[in-house]
Amino acid sequence: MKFIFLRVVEVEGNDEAKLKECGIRNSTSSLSSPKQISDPVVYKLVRLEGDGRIVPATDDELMEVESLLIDDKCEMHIVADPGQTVGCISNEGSSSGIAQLESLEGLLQSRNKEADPDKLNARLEETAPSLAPSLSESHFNQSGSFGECSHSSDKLVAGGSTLSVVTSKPDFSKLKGEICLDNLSIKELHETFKATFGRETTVKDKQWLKRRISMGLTNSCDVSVTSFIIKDNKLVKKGNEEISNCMDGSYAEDLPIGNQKDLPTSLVSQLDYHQVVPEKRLENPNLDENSGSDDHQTEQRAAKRVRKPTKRYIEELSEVESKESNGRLMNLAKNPGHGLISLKSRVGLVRNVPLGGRTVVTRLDSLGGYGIQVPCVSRVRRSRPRKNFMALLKFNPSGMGMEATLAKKVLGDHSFPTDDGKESRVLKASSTPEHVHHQKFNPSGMGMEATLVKKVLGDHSFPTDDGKESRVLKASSTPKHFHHQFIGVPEKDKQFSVMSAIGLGHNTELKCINSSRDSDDNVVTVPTPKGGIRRKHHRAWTLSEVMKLVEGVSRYGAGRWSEIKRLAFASYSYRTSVDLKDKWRNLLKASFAQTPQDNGMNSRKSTGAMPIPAPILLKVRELAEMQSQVLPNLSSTKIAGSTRKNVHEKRTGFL
DNA sequence: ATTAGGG
DNA sequence: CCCTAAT
Repeated sequence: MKFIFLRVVEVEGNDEAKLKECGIRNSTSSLSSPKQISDPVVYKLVRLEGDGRIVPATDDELMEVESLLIDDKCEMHIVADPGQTVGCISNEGSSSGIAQLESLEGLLQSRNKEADPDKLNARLEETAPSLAPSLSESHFNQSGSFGECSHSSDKLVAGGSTLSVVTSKPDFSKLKGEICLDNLSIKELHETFKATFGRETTVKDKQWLKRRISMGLTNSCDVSVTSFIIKDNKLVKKGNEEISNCMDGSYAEDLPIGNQKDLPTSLVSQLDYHQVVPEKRLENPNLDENSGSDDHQTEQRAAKRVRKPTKRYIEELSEVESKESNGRLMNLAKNPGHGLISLKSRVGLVRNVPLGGRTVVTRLDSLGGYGIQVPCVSRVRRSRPRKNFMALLKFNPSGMGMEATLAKKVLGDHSFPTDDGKESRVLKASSTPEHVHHQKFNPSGMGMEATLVKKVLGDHSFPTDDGKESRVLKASSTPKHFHHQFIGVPEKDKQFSVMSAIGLGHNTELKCINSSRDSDDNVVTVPTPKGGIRRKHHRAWTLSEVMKLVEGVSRYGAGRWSEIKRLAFASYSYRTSVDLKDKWRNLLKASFAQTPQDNGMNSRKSTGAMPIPAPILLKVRELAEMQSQVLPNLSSTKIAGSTRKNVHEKRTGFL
């Protein structure tokens, strides 16, 4: 079984044929794309069939290969012979010449995770004589660089500076508050997974889970304010410089990083060639093929033929991506210099690949740090599509916010926008962010109006979709903030908003929106049977959020919630300062309740609630104690207030 | 406008 | 989470 990482370059017409004729059957040769369009670099894992065909690897295989590449026990080196190029590499299109040789190649000769490294190595040198020379150091830059931050689930931490993928065993100083995913049981991993992604998973592969989790954590963290970092499956605290370095540098696959001659080389092979879209497999990427195949084990047992990733798999990837896109935007704003790079290489993932009349959407997956391209449902916001839209409603001077409110209430608090002509008209007119922006400054006293409405309706039924928005109403937003919101929102959302607005008045549209909302996972509308029609949206705290919170408290001190909100949770539109406070309260409670002696409570406590990893709880307690004891030498005035509080908390916690 | 604390 | 009182 041979696997190859293809470097997917450009999509053109009949690549398949070209590929074959380029001699792909020679498993040890690599091809260089005639047309080299080096951004964004996409790698795709394929399986090399006996007859020379290239078949997209299934995700199972992907996992396998991943573990091969990553597993500590499997240190497979390919001796690099820098400075040499390989004859069999067709370099015709590689404008950059030797130094820029774009193809790096290697083989994976085993499908067994426990493969003996030495044997593997040996086999490689037998079977792949031209392999070693083909590994010029210039490639290693690349192979190293596409293991970006999320890859730190293994070794790669400092982006461009640490390129070792397979070897090097960092000596981890046992830092406080670290999370060692390795020590978690499957069940715990599942819980952590849920905490991280807010969703259950049935996958039972430890490695996969760990990688997913660490990836999710890393990606969802706002690096600029978070000092946690995943390292070798451990969550450790890091200096901020390293983090930003990681985020910024690691994506820069196009940046020359300098020679890495002496670095061990990973068993990654790249093969420049035009993207070959797997025949039938990707044709309908956004439909689940069969709903029962979610079970990971079943999948692995099933024939490993051409199988597209499962729906769940795809969604998870999409989710990670959408999550991280927010943070990345933020990052971009903060570090314009580097941001561009990361944006380029990581955001521009989705590509439309026209093929035989169909359009196939693919994306780069950062699985395990290796870019793998998988088909992807363009995540058309299954959830709460109209965050902006509601904002529009509320800030429209015409007072239609009220109308929408009423309508919504009447319709059972589920129906969305009314078919109010005025509404759609206005919205159509304001289809661009600029317009919207402008409109909300209309001095019509809208905020007051809305507030009144809310009061009238019982102070609970206001249709705000999102806690923040409603608060904004009360507290009259700041212009800057809103502007930022619109900028920060992915294009998709904008469009969706506009579309929704335009679609108003059509029952079909309405239905559509409603269903998409009801089926949504996080907007929980709870129509209280008795008294009123209130609804509640409980957004489960994800692990990364908790981490951020802890981080924020450690930085700014407990009690300075608005600060923490602003600085650490800027990208989370929900989560008000009050939320943070509440959460912290809970955390304190949990930390003090649990820590004393790992009571039976802990194990039995597998309620639906998110299990906060012990390390974090420890950290919480530490902070609580610290901040309650240590006199604030730093900024004297403000911390004093929080000190008092923490003393109190601590006491209650212990007694 | 924010924060603490109760429900 | 929501609300209110107190700063």
